[in-house]
Amino acid sequence: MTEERQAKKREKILEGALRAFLRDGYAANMDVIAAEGGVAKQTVYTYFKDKETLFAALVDRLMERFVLAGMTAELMELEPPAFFRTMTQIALQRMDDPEYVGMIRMIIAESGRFPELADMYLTKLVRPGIESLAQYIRESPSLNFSDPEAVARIIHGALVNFMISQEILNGKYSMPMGRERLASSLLELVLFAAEQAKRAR
Amino acid sequence: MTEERQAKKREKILEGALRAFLRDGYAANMDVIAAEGGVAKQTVYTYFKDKETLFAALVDRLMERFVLAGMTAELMELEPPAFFRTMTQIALQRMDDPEYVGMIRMIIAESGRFPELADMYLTKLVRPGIESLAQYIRESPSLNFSDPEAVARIIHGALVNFMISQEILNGKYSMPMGRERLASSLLELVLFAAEQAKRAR
DNA sequence: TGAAAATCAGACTGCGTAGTATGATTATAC
DNA sequence: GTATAATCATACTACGCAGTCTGATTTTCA
Repeated sequence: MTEERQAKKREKILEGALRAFLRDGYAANMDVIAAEGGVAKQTVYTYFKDKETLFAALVDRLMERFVLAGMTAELMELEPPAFFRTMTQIALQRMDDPEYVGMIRMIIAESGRFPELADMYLTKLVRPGIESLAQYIRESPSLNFSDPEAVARIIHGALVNFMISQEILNGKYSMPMGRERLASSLLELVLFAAEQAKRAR
Repeated sequence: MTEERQAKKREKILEGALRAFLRDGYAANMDVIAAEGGVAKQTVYTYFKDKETLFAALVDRLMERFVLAGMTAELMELEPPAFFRTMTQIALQRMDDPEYVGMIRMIIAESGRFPELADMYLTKLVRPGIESLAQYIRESPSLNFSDPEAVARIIHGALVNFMISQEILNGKYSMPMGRERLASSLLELVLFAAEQAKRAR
């Protein structure tokens, strides 16, 4: 049997799991997962030991997909205004991806049952993002904040929480706010503060 | 039968529910909930129609507890440095309350199954907090940001997300950062930016 | 004290579902 | 073209759990 064939089956299973878990969380039904993947239930169990393993594999794979979508080299070379504008826009665009949003919800929801996933999320996605951001701040002559990493966390937190309240908690209906408003104010906050920090030296 | 007696029973049930739901999420077992409350299972069902009702009642009550713990009048009268320092500290102190942290996790986790709870959280806790903050910014002569509400959301988001990553996702172990660092940088960011904004006029 | 209401313990029902077993069907490879 | 391995459909097992029922015990209050 071809490895390729195995890979295809595995892929179909994960596709079914993706849809079901995204819709129903960890409570998703294994029969349904198999059906959505167009695959026999038994086959699911030949590729994955049990539900936990499948869930972990799925979230893992989902995270992998978003690892690269971070800080590129060319981004890091922009001047602060363009850099923050671009970075913010990229971060906020993720709000439109139901798979990204669903992944975040699942990680938070199951952080009790699957602490390794929460850990992986922080290690693979959050930390690198914050570190790149902090590094950019640190190395920008025009931005001299006293604690670049803390500033990076503030920026990151503001963006992530905006997504959580707007998309996960449905704030886009009950307390909507355009992304541009958030983005502009964030830009204003950071650049003005940087300007003043420079002056204060 | 005394109303008071009913109230006591109801209270015991909710105490059991609190512990069980906080530990196991909505997956908590009704037998266990009754046992933890020191109450017969049947009694639970005389006070609450079903599990959903009980869960909603519990989260509702939990939110009620944190509604008042917001912006007090005297806080609003402080000058910006003291105001932000105090406000930030109050917000970050909630991280030490497992009931607060657990409530947030449950609301996010069950926002699919219980959208009304997510809505209530935004309406009763988040919006008032952001509005008070925005109002303070708007009415402070020394703070003239172009969009006070957006700035309020940024500050609020940074604080909430710090709690989520540190406490819910266990970042306090894998990527720890002291609250004072976050608080100081937030203060620096806001005050410096405000200073510059004033100058820019 | 005694009748009515509330609570109790615990058994029971019904259902959903994770995981397994089976025997038939299809694809792979030599 | 045949043997081998993979996949399929489906039935079955075992178990956990929400919600109900019952009959005994306790509390309330007149």
